[in-house]
Amino acid sequence: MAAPRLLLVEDDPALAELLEFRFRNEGYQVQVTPDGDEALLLAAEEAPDLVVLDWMIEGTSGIEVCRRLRKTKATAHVPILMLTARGAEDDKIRGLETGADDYLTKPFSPRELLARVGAILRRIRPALAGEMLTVGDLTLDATAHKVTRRSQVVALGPTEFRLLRHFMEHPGRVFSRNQLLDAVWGNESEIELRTVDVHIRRLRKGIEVEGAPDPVRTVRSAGYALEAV
Amino acid sequence: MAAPRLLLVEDDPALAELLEFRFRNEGYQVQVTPDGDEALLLAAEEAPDLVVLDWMIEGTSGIEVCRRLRKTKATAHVPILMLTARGAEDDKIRGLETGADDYLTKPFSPRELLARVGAILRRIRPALAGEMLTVGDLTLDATAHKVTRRSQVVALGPTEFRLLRHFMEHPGRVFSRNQLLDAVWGNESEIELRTVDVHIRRLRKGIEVEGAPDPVRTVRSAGYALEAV
DNA sequence: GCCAATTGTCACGCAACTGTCACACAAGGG
DNA sequence: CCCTTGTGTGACAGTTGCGTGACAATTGGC
Repeated sequence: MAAPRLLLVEDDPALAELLEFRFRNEGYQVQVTPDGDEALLLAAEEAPDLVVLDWMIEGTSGIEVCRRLRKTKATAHVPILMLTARGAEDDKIRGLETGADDYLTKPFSPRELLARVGAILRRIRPALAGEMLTVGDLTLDATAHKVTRRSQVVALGPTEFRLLRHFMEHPGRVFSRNQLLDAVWGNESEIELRTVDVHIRRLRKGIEVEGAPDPVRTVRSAGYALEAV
Repeated sequence: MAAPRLLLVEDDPALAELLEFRFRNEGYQVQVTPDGDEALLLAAEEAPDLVVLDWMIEGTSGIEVCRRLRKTKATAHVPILMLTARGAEDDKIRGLETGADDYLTKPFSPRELLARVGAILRRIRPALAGEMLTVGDLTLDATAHKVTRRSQVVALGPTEFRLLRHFMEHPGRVFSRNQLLDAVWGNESEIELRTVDVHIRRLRKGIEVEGAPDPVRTVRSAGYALEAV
């Protein structure tokens, strides 16, 4: 399956950056926002697997974010882990009553947070471990037949999917059209060489997202390669 | 067997609503009342499998409800889990003496409560705590042969049930028609591949409820997968 | 035995995908 | 600069794969 996707709601820039870094290193896809209202939007649009929510944030308060996440249909089931200040027992109580699934008291170690997040995700989605390929901002889950670019799912046809998988299994390497025909279409196919071009184009079109450069490199008179961007 | 039935006695509306929501999501049937006397009536009439009882409720006090539940023949053996305020050791002791089976100190996480309830049911009535699978808004009770979507029971034929169970045991994963035939029909079946399509359709039709998207994903030229929605 | 539910197949139609082409465009050599 | 070679692009018809409704055969309860 695709990498677990987190939404981190944290308005301390230093802490946010640190956590984002650690999470990414663990293979999560992370979105960060300091703002409660934006968090609600992101949660509804991106459907993250888990929300890490700081209690004290600007804009809409943590408790209100929590409540509204639960009330919105699209986000009603998202697990919420909240971060509270030390000793704020009241907040803790209200947080759990509002629907948070777990809490962590500051100061906490990133390691502990990672452990909690892992525990919650394992409980909610036991099948979070499929064979995953990652090249740059591209993620391909062979088991779930899903491709993700910059955290958003992209749609590919069957041939484009096989093509991309082959590229991702050998990132950076240049393949000639003949090699691609062998690998993707099968050894004894009688396909026109130029047909590869067309599918390369369809692949490019399929994985293009706003503001992301084309990771497919054309090597004139040699073939194509996938670059990590 | 039917889904486990809970009676929740809680007079804080917010907490009551939250817990009811969570319990239903786990496939329980829940009745809620803020009032002790009404709780006694409901317990006698509905014969729930377990009572979750807040200590501090309006009307008859928690301890009195507990005592009278035990005195009434119909409800003498119903397991009781009580919710106490932090540090009220006295209540805890008196509660257990009065016949409660377990207690939980506020603040508690909904997860913790769910875990306790599951534990009690497994201990008191092993048959009641069937293996439950949850994927998105779908809940499947293997032992009761019951499937719930968004808290409402849906009807499936035997084949559709096995099909759904197999999907729910591997959420997100794509299965080819052949794999599904092996897993759901048995290894040496001589069934047409396309027959799978028809049962997929029947499964889709079976689990469709108003306003909920289709969780069964078609992966062209590959097979089908169940998505957590 | 009878009725209702379930099951496996099939044929049809639509939507998505595929391979190919013609042409436009870019890159490099002389 | 022109010419050759190689690649991008849009369109198009043929093919494939899937959804759907219908139907007869089978099963299982009463």
